[in-house]
Amino acid sequence: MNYWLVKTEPNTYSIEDLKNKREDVWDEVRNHQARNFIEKMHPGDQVFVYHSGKDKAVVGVAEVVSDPYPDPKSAAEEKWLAIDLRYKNHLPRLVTLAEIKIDARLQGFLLVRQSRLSVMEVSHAQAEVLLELAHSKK
DNA sequence: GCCAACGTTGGC
DNA sequence: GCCAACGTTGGC
Repeated sequence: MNYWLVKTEPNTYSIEDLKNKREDVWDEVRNHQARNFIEKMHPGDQVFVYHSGKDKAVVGVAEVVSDPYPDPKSAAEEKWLAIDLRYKNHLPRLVTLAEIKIDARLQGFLLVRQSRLSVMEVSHAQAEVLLELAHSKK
């Protein structure tokens, strides 16, 4: 089982939308590095959901429920990939980008190092820190 | 509203 | 194949 993080702009699509649908396709990712991460996803993998824009925080967790498949919103020859996600839960407390940035244990986190990347892998160590922060009182 | 980072496009 | 111009993302 591996951990990932996906970004979304909540005005366009938020974790509430995913929660209401229960399950949804995560598509329209048009970046090669992000595509390469999607390619490595498997059912059962855990996905942190991050809200960009106003929130700038990790807000919840979803689960991968399909293998990667051709993005239905792209031409077949373009080889973009999509995945199906199922809403799992909101974090007990959201973990802000500001907190992540000042935590020494998260220095190498791609979320900080590559601000424009929309799908990324999260190491088990990083996932542990995120979950610990989410369960701690501020 | 501005700007840094980064990807894409097109002229040469 | 290089690089300037331009567009987009996303933080500040």
